[in-house]
Amino acid sequence: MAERAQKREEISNEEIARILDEIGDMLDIIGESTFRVRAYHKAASSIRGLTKSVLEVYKEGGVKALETIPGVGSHTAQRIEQLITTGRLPYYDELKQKVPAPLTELMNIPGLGPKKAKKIYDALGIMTIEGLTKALEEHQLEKIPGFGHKTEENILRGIRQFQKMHERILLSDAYPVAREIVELLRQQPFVERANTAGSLRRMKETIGDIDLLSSSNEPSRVMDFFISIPQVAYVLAKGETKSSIVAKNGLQIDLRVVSPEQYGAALQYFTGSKPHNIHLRDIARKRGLKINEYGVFDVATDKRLVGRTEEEVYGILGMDTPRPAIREDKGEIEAAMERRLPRLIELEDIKGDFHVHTKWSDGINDIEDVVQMAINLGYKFIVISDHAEKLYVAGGLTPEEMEEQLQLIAMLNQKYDGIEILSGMETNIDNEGNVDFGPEVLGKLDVVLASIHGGFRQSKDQLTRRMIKAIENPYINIIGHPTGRILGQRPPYEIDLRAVFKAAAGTGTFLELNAYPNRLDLKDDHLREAKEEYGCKFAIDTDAHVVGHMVYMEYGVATAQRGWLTTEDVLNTYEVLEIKKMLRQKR
DNA sequence: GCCGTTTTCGGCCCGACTGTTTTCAGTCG
Repeated sequence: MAERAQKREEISNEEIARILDEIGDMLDIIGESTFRVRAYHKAASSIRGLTKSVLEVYKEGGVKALETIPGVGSHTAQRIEQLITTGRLPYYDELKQKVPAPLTELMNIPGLGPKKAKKIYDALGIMTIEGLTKALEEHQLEKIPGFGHKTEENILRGIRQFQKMHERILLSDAYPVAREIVELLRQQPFVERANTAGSLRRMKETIGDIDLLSSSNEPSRVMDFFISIPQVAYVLAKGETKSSIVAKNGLQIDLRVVSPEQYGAALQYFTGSKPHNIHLRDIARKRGLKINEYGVFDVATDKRLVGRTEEEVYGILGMDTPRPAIREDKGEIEAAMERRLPRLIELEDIKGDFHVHTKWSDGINDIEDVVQMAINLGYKFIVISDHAEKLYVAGGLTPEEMEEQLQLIAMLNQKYDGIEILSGMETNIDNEGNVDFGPEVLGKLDVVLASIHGGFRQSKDQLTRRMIKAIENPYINIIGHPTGRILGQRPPYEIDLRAVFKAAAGTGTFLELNAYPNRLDLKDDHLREAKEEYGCKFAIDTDAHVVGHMVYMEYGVATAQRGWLTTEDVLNTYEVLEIKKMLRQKR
């Protein structure tokens, strides 16, 4: 009889972080010290932000190495060791005896924290959202001391919001709404300044809610105005200086108003991220300073020192001001202290787009429409890169059609000055790692992309081998959307990204940063790892199928900033001659 | 539970809003 394999799945950083978070929540529910609770959540968040795998850290240096992870001390290090070596954590199991596991889920409902969750459980034995909904309908909660009918209403609304907002929305869905409201605010005579803040200003790929900030000497007028704008579905809270609404599209929007001399401190504070701010305040505290949304204060005298601009706030701590996109407490604070922040790539640095489809395959527009749009965007070059033959569903080009397209491109290059139209193609990496055409066809093109469009369920080994074979093909310049993820729809395919990074760097193959808002692939953390650990280079592409989508380059650049990329790392920022030279080097 | 340019003990980011209170706890960001 065959022994059942005892092979254990290797534990991921996310799993470790989730368990630590859950321990924190359970400790919170049973009323443990908030500092102990916070310590677990802090360790979890630190592990989530790690680019290296915790397992690897442990293999290299044991418990001692685990303790070098910020926020992880000797206790947590030992617990992580137990998890890694035995796959179990007795401490976690003991806690689950005391706190029913689903109770921590209730804490995900806005307005419900550990204390109320515990009271509800103790009084009514409820630990699921379904049970809670039922109890609310029967007005059971009002019987609990400290609970009124207002609380019932709020929890019910919290449940609805939780169910609706469970999935975060795409940056590209939130950004235009936020910009619109900021513009509206700026037009009001009683508003001095207004800006986006929070994860939106940091340009995260998905957004939970929209944070806005304004400065004014008449805060109550701003509040009155805000809750009456046409976008409001209902008002969650309205105060003197802070209000929250739910917009008609279901997004929660928070607006805070401060006085003009507080604006910089407030903008810094509300931009976050939370770990970034906590780290910053810790530094301030050690210097006898206190930071809040109103300014930086001397603790000894309680005198307000600065606050009008963000630069003042960072400056008084002896730091340069990090771009919002990298304020995640992943080393930017140390870099800002040592004045070695990188000069991140900007939208203005982009000279063209490598991945655009036309009606020759599955796009909507003519090549000339694309060229016009590229000119409008101020580009120096544009690559026409339709699908190739084997991707039948997308109407891929045959070699004959490609010849025809090459002639048209040559003609258009005669017609247009100031922009160069490069010939390209997005080939398909088949199940064996081969692409549509051989050197006799691909050799005629300026740029060749290769992407995986199917066979996602192959094993990790197979997928990795496929992609590496394409990378080793001397005619392939760019690997399109390397992980294949589609936000909210499809997880990334299982692939050994580190092997891919290594192969790409070794062969001079560029990795795509697909700027399409539901892809953003490679994502921020991957970009940074590929760059810093492997020396990879990248191409930012919109993958537009309509010319209107070519403006999504903005989201690609924002993601590149989040990955700490500079112009040197990104092919789009070079002069056309230089680009052609770099592309030919591989052949 | 973590951590050290005031500390190996005694601190730990900080303030707004809500609701059920009569001076404050809970929650959020």
